Amino acid sequence: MRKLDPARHDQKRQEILSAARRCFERSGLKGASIAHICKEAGISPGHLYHYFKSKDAIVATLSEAWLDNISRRFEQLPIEEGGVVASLVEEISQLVPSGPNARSQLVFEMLAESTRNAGMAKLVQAHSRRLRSILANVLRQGQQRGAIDPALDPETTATIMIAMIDGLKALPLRDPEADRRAVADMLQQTLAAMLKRDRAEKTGEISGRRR
Amino acid sequence: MRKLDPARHDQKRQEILSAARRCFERSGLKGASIAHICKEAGISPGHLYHYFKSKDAIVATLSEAWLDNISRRFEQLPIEEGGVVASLVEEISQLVPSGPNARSQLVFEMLAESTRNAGMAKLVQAHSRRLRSILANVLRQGQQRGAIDPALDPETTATIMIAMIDGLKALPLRDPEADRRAVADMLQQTLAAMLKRDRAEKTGEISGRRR
Amino acid sequence: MRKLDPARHDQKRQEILSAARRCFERSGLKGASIAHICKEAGISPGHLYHYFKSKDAIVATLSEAWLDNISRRFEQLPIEEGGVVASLVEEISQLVPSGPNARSQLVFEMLAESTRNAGMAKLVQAHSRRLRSILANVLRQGQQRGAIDPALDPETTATIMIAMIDGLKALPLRDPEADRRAVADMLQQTLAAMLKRDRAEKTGEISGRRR
Amino acid sequence: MRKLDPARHDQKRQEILSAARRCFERSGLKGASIAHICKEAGISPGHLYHYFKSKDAIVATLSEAWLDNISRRFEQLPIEEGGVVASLVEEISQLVPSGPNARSQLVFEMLAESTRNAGMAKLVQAHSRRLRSILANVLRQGQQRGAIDPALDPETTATIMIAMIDGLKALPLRDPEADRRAVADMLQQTLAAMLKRDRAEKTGEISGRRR
DNA sequence: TATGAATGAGGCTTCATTCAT
DNA sequence: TATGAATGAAGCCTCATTCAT
Repeated sequence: MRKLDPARHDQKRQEILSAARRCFERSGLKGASIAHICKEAGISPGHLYHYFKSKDAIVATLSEAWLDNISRRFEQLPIEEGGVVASLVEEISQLVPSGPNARSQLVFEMLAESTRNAGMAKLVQAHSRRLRSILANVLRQGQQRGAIDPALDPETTATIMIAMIDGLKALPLRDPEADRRAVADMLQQTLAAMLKRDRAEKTGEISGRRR
Repeated sequence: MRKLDPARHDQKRQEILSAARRCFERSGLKGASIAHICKEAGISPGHLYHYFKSKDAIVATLSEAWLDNISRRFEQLPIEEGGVVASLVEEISQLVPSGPNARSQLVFEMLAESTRNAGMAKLVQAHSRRLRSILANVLRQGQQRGAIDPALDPETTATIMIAMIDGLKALPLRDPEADRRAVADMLQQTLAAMLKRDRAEKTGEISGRRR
Repeated sequence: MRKLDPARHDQKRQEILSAARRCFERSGLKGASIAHICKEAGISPGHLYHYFKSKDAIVATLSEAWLDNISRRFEQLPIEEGGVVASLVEEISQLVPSGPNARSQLVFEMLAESTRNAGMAKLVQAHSRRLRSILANVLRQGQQRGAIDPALDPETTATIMIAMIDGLKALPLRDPEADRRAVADMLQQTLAAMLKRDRAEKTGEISGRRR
Repeated sequence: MRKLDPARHDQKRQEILSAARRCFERSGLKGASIAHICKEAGISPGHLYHYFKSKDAIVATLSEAWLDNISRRFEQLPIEEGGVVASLVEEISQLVPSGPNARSQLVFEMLAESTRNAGMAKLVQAHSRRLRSILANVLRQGQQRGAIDPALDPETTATIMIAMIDGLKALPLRDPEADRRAVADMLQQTLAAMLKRDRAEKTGEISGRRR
């Protein structure tokens, strides 16, 4: 009965979430147990349920925070004059994970979980919409500035960029020894080529255009 | 009376694998229990262990078969005159999954599992090497025929293509309503642009070149 | 509200151990299941694991306590003037078990288990060393007082005494109808003769002497 | 439908028993499974049940054979003139086991099992009676020849000797590093002193005498 | 005689969650 | 707010045994 300080409550929540994240990264969404999380957080199992009503709630909260964080990074993309392509490309390139990145695997688990868990599906799809919207906006602004091929459909292009981002997360799992520098460089080129103004003139593409 | 048909044994194994696959697709690698699989296969829990020594063995066998199947599809790519790019591009485009494709999610679970399970890691990495090698070979042949930019490093290019393949699997989970046709078309263009012979002349790329 | 009595925890542990002991005595180390123990202790299977991390841990704890108890009994042997032989002999005689002594059988199971279980082997051997050391000390003091043949090697003699103790535990299993009184009496004589001061003069023994 | 040769049948039985013995020595009476035994014997589980109606039957048969073998060894004790004591003592001394004698542990398991298993109890007790009878007979003959103290009760003496035999089997489990030579020597002396003709004159024993 | 497919109960252990304090 | 006692279902796996061939 010390303090009912709501700020304190929130801080504890964050601590638990942080412990949970470490556990999930270590053992997976199903592999990490409430007991593990409690030990990591230094609290008792009973106490944890004062902050979260179920394990699923923890997973959901954490997933939301995680996805939100990704979105925010793209939201803060500088869209300066002439640099739209460059900064976008740069941002994606930096995603080429370094090391047996424990964080990326969680996204794969979220994606898989979204197949069976309606709540997770909602979360994942909302995030995807938001992310696509952010990227599409950046693309649109680039098109207005003439830096990006105006024939591209921003939504479709954004969708493909997201696919690339996802796929790159598998890289360190598929090939821990990969030359990430080479991949990053080539990725930059590919993206640049894809977005490039004059690309349209060179290929007789049929679709992917603004509808 | 002697040999009770070793083929019979193998067939039962396949039946169990098939049942397991359905369960895994439905509930995930961890979510599907031995009991579920046995019920689906119509056998008793004890009996399953005449065919597989552990759940992990089932997962491994299934994963291997699954990954092997993917590799084989790419191995059989027709590399006819002038169609290297086209057939490769076509093949990848067809991967854009249709419907809440339960199969793709398993790949994500395998990737995540490979973080914690040495056996799975070995499997995933071997598959990745093989797939990259197959794709790189196709690319090399295309380069010899002059259909593909000779400045591209086949291995790096293959790595990026695999990332795209992976990323596309997330598409129906991220956006079940996506216009797959549009995505497939744009993807084709992007790939074509990436591989195109004269691409190099147009962009001042720095790396990703043949080492 | 803080500490919910660590003594309470310990008491419960003891209760569980006690229930486990009864089960082991009834059904043997392997024959008694966790379910049996839980039922006997009046707790749920899951709860048992708050107190012991495995069945083996229960067995080990119980074995240790059991062996420890035996050692302590010998440690407390009164070594008064002139009574060394008598009290030692008396103590051993009392070991001739009475009734289908369920406790003794457990020692046999521990001994057998020590063949396959490294932890049990360690326990058994440590106990044996301790017990031998205790007995050897008593013997040495007896030798200093002139009550025990100084030519005897205390360690070897102790080893043989332990063998006798072990062997006597089999008596009620081998012959539930045995005249224990007669056996105890004769045992006393045999031990007395073995330890007796002037024994050496009567037999042309070759070894077993102080090294 | 080849041969119903009963000799062949018996040989197979022996092979299975032999395999079972190895398994039991390795893993214990409960630890060794029918599957293990079948693998060791190179036969199928179903086939085993043509030779033995249950695992218990195998255990019983094996135990009987084992105990029988011990009895036979003592039955064949040479009772030559003047050597009764010597040969008896020698025989027992040789029992001091050498090495982590896997065989002895089984006797302990049989003894423990006899507490819960009526069949085993019968077996063990019958064996004990027989062994005691054999030893008592040897002792009686020694008494007739004047080599053994006539005041000793042969049955009680035999009982104590059996206890010693049992106890010695624990020696290598209790102390794998023990100096077996010293133990054997001292044991010889102790037994000799116990049986010796003139022993009675030296100690004022009260019991253990012929009733 | 011989196989190995098949069973289902039961082994130990872990789990998410609730409750009394 | 905080603990940890307590639950019981469910997890994976092994077992002795039986049956069809």
